[in-house]
Amino acid sequence: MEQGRNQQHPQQQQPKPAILAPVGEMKAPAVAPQQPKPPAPAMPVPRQWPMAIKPPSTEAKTVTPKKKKHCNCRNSKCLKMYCECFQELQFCDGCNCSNCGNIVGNEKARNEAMEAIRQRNPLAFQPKIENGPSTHNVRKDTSGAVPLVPKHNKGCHCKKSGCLKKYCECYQANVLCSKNCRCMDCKNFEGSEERKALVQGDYASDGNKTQQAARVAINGTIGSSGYNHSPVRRKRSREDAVGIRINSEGSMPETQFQQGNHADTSLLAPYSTGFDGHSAANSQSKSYNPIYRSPLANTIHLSEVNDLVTQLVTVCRMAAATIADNKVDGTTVEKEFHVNGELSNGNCKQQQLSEASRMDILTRGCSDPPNSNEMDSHWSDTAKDSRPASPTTQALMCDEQDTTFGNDYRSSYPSVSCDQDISEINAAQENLVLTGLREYLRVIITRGKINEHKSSSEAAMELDGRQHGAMPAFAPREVRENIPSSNGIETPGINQKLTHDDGSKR
DNA sequence: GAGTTTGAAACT
DNA sequence: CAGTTTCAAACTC
Repeated sequence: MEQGRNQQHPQQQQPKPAILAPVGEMKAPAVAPQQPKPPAPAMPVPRQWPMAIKPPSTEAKTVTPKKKKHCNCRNSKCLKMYCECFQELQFCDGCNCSNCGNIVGNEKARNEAMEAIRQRNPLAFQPKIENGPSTHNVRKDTSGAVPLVPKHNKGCHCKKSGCLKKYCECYQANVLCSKNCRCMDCKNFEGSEERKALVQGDYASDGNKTQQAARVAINGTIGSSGYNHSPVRRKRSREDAVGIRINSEGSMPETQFQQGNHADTSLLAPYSTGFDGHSAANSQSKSYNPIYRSPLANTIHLSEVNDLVTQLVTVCRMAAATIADNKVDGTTVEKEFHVNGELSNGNCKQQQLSEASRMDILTRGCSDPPNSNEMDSHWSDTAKDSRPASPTTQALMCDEQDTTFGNDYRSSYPSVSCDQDISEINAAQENLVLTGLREYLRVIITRGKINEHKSSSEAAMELDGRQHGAMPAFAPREVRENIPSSNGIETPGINQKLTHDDGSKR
């Protein structure tokens, strides 16, 4: 009867080190049961922490490194991968599991279970965290070789945790998310502010602070990206209460450009700038750390997005004005068009508000993005779900809410009343907007390719044993970013708009 | 400590 | 391969 609840009677046992299963069986067919061995320098190193990388959990901070985990399995008999002990090829020992089959003396069933799992996935028992060929995972200093950063073999698939909670296997193993991951809203990359905040929280050695930091890092920054619109919405009683909040900076969440697009951790992003192009660059100037970033990192900037939005709206209006100009007496149109804020039509007013806000963004630049409240107030009357959206989304919303720009102009320019004219205007607007958007997307794609290529080649170069200076020999930004235009991609309008105050194209 | 949330594993 | 269910750990209250 008392098959469950730890036949080991843990209470009566001295705490023992984890009992590791025969290690040599990793790829071999299940062999005859062996006596459990004392802890060996086994292959499956459970939850190993890369050298010099700080374990995220408070537990790991205060506990002897070899402390075994104690599972609490109830239904799996500890013979499935759900069980951490089993997963790590350890026998349960001192666990609180029920009906445990992962015990000495039950090797037959255990091996059968392992075999079944191996049949499904031969690599199932492979250590999840794979270190690079070098045993030294951390760059010693700026002159070191490219660190072979440990990474998760399978990668995580996190959706909500931002990969900053222990739900995330990568985070739990204290490795950065890599290209193996298919996570959403990932914030577990080098240079991530949220991750930094968490690390600092850990250093504060204050559990509450750590948790608070995690909450802030995750909740405060999960933007209107991926998950929010993901069709994969699991039923959650309080799902909506969680609310997806916009990044407090009101910027488009950078992770929008990272989802499903992880770069290899072992690659070094030339510039670790985040979306805003500030933070990570600063951090890198202090220490040259291994960086995993999307090839598009540092490619799309807030100001560019704002530029694009403004550009599209402007193009739209100009198209309408031009066409109307051709049809009607142009003077009225021009006049009306320049009376900013005078148009009384509701939709138009809304649009102008939006545009005014965007212009505001532009004038402030990315260093001072509008906060979400500000943005909310501007769009609050139309944002019925009160969920803030990225500037791009807002631009699209603006477009949709207007139904047709033509309607605006129908009222603004009474003389343009013919439906045919309106649809002409709409068609022209649509054409221009889509063209502009297409060009912009082309630029982004090209940049991504270039950055990716550059990253990999640079990483390869570094691997060849290079480095003299404290900083990597990455090409100057200007050089790197001039490439798109020299690549035969002509994006006159948008490209122009993508030129920044400092004159550098990004 | 109970209940909820989360994501891996298992299943279909 | 994608969607769903099961499971146990992590997390919240």
